[in-house]
Amino acid sequence: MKKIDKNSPIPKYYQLREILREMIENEELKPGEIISGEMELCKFHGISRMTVRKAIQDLVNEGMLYREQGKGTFVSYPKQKKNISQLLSFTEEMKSKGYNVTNRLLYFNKEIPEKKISKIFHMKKGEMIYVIKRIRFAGKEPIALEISYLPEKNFPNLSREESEKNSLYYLFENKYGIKLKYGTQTVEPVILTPYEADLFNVNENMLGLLFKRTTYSDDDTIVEYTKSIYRCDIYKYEAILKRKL
Amino acid sequence: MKKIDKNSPIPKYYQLREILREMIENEELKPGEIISGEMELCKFHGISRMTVRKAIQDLVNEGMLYREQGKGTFVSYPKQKKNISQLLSFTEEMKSKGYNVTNRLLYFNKEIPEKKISKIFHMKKGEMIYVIKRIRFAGKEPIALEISYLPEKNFPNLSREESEKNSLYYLFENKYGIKLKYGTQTVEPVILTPYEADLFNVNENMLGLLFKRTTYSDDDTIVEYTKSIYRCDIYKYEAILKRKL
DNA sequence: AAGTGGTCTAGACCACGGA
DNA sequence: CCGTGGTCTAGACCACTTC
Repeated sequence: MKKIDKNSPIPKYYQLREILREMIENEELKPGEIISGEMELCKFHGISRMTVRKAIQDLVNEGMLYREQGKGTFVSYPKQKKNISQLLSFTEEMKSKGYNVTNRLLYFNKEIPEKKISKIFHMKKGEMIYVIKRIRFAGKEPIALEISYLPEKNFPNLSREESEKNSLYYLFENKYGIKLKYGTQTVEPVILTPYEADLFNVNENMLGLLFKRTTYSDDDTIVEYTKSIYRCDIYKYEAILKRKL
Repeated sequence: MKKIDKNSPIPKYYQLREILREMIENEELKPGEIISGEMELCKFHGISRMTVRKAIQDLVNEGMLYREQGKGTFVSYPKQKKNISQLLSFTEEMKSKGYNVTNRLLYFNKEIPEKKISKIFHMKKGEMIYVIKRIRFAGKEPIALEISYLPEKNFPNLSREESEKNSLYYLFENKYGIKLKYGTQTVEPVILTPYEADLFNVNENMLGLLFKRTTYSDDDTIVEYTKSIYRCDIYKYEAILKRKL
């Protein structure tokens, strides 16, 4: 096991958490396997028990580990390890499932928002919005058609190229320094329009799922509103739900 | 504010957490409002800071509170307070939205499972399964049609009456002492059959959402498998997604 | 009896935000 | 500057599981 760096400005519990996370993801620690006891980790890294517990507790909350009193701490089985309804971008979600993500940009424009959109963002008159329409591929298969709305004031000089190449979440968090906090999402069934069916190369009258997502940043402002239509013959929407405390 | 009982066998952090939770639910603490600082709570209850932090941290993880460094700890707005993808029964979910829940039992039988079902539960030959079909109402509106499968061995002597009156989750946790841990759920769009449309009093060819849920107990055995068809003209499926750590 | 995780104490120093 | 939360230490006792 890697050792934590005591001189690093990165918190010790954070370092230990990421070391453990990496070991689980690399299967150095296998599902169902017991991990070192708390005292052992204390001695090995030369840190106190509360710090070790904080690292472990974080991973338990995420669903990567589970604890049994008197027995020990164990690695969760894959089913439970997956996103307990984490806010993930399309790119992140598909990568976590092992797909390579590409996009085809259909539309990119800075425009005056429709009423419905300006209401969602609480926009003032004269403020503009970016509208980005993309087909999203996992491997070679088109999976979803997405329309994203981004207020101009949050994204000065957003370029066509950036929005095509990168995950928007990547841009938010890296180029624009926006910390994402949470999102709300609704799901509705729809019948694919001939246009959509054609984009997906499926028969007309196929069904799809329409997701509407609003994403909020750390300071509770709305960063993005996205409507996505997913085909449901090859994409399955799955959620993992945890029982209350 | 209530004081914690130092002589109680209930952990102090647990008592404090439930006191705070109650104050938030009763709106003694309102959304956006700041709560007492950590030191203040320490002195008031005569407990140490780590204990106070544990109580607060639990509520932050649930989404009831949020913290801002240097400022304080605040009550979340309702949107964020709601189920961060918690595993809730139909009854619990609808009650949390303020509806009164009733059921109409359409079918109740102990039978030999279909192959598909016996595979899901890893059942041996000869084991039987309860099949329960119910229409579920929120107020006076029929919202969903549910078929639940429960292995007989986990639920000896389950009666028709029980399954009609109670939430199944209530039976699991109270009558049968089964601790629910988590569930996995998939969502698919469907076209309502004439039979379903009739039950819901809607036009034919309306769309609906099909949820398939598998619920697991503390010891990772499968407690229940349920297929639910929700009408989507009045029911909206909404999820709240938290960004990773 | 030894080892595990669960709870708890009483301190400490730090980074951040607001007056 | 002071109060906030964020991190961290070095102990302690307990309940539970395994041997």
